[in-house]
Amino acid sequence: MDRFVSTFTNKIDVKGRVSIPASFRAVLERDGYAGGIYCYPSLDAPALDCGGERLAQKIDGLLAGLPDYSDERDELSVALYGDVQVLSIDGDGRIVLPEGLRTHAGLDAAVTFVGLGDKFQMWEPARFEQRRRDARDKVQITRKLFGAGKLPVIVGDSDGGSGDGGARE
Amino acid sequence: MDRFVSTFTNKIDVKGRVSIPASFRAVLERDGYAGGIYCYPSLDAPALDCGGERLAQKIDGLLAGLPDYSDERDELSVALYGDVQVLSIDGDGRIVLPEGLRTHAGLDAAVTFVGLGDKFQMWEPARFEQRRRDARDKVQITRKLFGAGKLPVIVGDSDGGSGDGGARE
DNA sequence: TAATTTTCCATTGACGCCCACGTTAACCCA
DNA sequence: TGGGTTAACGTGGGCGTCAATGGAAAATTA
Repeated sequence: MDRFVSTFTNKIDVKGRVSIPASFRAVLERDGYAGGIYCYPSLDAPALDCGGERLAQKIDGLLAGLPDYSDERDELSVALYGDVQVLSIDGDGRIVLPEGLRTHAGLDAAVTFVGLGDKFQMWEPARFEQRRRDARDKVQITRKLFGAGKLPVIVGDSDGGSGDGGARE
Repeated sequence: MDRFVSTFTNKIDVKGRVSIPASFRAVLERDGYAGGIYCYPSLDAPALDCGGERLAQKIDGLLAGLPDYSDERDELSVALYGDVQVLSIDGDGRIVLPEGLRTHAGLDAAVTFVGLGDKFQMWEPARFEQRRRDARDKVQITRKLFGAGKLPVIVGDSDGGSGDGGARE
């Protein structure tokens, strides 16, 4: 497994810690784990985008194309790096959420982790439910476009048939 | 870690001292620490650009590309070197901000350190907030770069019907 | 000597690290 | 196939270390 898939919901404890789903951690480690995850506010949603080295390199890659010390680069750098925080993962696979990020996503008592392939998002559970409901409609459209009924996405889930799969964490 | 990443905010005390974030210090040491950091007013922002040896060499590299004694080179030299200060780091990882630099960046009670890869910037916290908001408004640009905004996302929910998966609690 | 800067020391609060518990899912064997 | 066992994960809490900060002492300059 080398992609973030499925969704999980974990609690935030009194110290502000949250466990990262074990399967996500596995992906991060294979991704060249450098001691922490990269995390920034999602641009179009009350959520946080997170990823490992691959995500960081993506950002660097964007800047690499621009000449050093150009105004353009400086501006873009701030835009891209400015929001990014590196959250270190402790021995038990947990991170602590800084105040700024928490408020952006409205995180309070729990976090829903949503796998998005090469990155994942962190949502306030209720908001994610809402969002998912809204999206259900759009799925119909997507399905039509891809050809009916397959929902290909799911493929990555290894325990496929076992009844209802999903959270086998 | 060998690059400046993440953002931190530290206080300026009555003597004008500020702690440099520990992780930045670690980068500086690896970068061939020469007793101080290079620091100069950002050309296009009310902030300060800072870095270690690597930054200094990069500046040299830019000048090397220009013919000696050309007007262009002289101008650039002044622009780049003219305002550069070398700030020494004390035993506790702190620097003292000279008056000139402080006024350029409007630094008063606290400093926000913004990691930009091979250098970092120092901002007055409120101004940086402002800047970040502005950058966020240019969503189209950033979105295009990150490839966000598609929202195929939700489809990935593998446990289809089974309640909502995850949250075993 | 007065003023300013630099070095050294003390405090405290956050963070990383460790362990212990309960629950759940996977595994094994009858 | 079902029940018992085992391992893995999420969760809570305690403790030690280190970074950030404030202040005092020493040193440098005017």
